[in-house]
Amino acid sequence: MSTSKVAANDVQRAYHHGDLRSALLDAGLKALETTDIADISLRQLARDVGVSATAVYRHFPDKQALMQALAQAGIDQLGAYQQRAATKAHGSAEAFAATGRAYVRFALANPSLFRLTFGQCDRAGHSLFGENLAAKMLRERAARASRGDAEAEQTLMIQAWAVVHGLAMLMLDRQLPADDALIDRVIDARTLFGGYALGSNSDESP
Amino acid sequence: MSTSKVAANDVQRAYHHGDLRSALLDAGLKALETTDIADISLRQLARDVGVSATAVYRHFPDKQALMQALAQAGIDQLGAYQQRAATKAHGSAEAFAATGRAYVRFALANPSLFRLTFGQCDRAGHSLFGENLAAKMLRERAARASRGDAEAEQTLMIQAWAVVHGLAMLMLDRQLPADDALIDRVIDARTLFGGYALGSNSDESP
DNA sequence: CCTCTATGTTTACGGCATCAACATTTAGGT
DNA sequence: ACCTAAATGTTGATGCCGTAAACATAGAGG
Repeated sequence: MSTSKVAANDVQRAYHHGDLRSALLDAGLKALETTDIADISLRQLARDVGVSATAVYRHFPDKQALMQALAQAGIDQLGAYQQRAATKAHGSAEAFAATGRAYVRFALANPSLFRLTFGQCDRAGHSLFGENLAAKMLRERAARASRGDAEAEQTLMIQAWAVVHGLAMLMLDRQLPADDALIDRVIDARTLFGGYALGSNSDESP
Repeated sequence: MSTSKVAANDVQRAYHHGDLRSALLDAGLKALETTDIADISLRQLARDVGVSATAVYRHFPDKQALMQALAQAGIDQLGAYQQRAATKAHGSAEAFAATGRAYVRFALANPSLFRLTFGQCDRAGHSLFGENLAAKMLRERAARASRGDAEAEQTLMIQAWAVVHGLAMLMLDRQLPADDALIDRVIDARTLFGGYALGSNSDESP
């Protein structure tokens, strides 16, 4: 739950909501759990929260701004999810593969939110994801796997990201079965890139 | 241009259009060149073609059906584009990599159409892409690279598809720069999967 | 206590997908 | 050649949507 200024026992609707902005974001995240991204409507969110349609505009300049805020929440959740997965794994190569599998599983568990996350750019058209936790781990791991060669490093990083992102999208779009075992098989430290990117230069043995 | 039953010199609008279905699809494809997928409207297409808004419903049960028809056109175009790329390449490993690069370049050249293609499923929720030309080449090539082991074959095929699809989506969504040289670097027969999937078992030398 | 600002509300506009009822044109059977 | 039925278009209406303008209220700071 997000913060709310209204007392817990205050039942009837006050003229002022208390923390409408947070309430709208909560409602948005909840709606994204069950609703296709194109079917999210400001009016419905307002109804859910018990407020008039145009009240939204006191907190967001337009729908796009609300969606962008939801996308940011999605990025944060994804990062936390990956972090947890990495922590449970043993060894850095396994941890890296674990973040990849977590990326795909998060997408499958939160389809609309995941799509929103990667469909939104800031007003200048720049990625919201770039400074994400997972993005940082990705860069760090790629650097380790390709000491010295900066271009090879970038290439490996992008290949790794592309595999997990592609797998996630193809499963979300039903081009591939959303099969849990398949995720493990495709994102496997021992076989992906012939073990090159993940295993070769790492700090532990297979 | 698609077929049209109206005489070429017949200028004024007849009550019957002649071949409204094809005209709508043409207009849809043209609109997708410049318009975001969410901003395509039946009414606008009808206006473009010079027909009333509801005339569309004589040829498509609903908007979704029209979009699906456009998606099928996108699949066909993508397949043809990849086919041409493969033909120009020398050697089967290079040809395979060429289809991958073509996949990404097609996506960048036709963003809305590409998205539509992979966002649409048939009424039963099955992929429209499965029987595509490129999909077949992909299967065939993966089979060659992993003689015998059926599971490894499937894994390789999916990894290859995921890399190109992921790269395409990340570039479309501005998560990565839509850089032509970068595409070549990421999809390279000599480095991708450590050369395993593409070069090892192939029928020509590097 | 009084006013200013933040926050909500009502009303209204134009656009959308879609439905129902009506009009025209074309095709097929006699 | 006619007459009818099916195919194809049109008009009009419904109920959504995002958003703008004008108005209302509540709470904060002087």
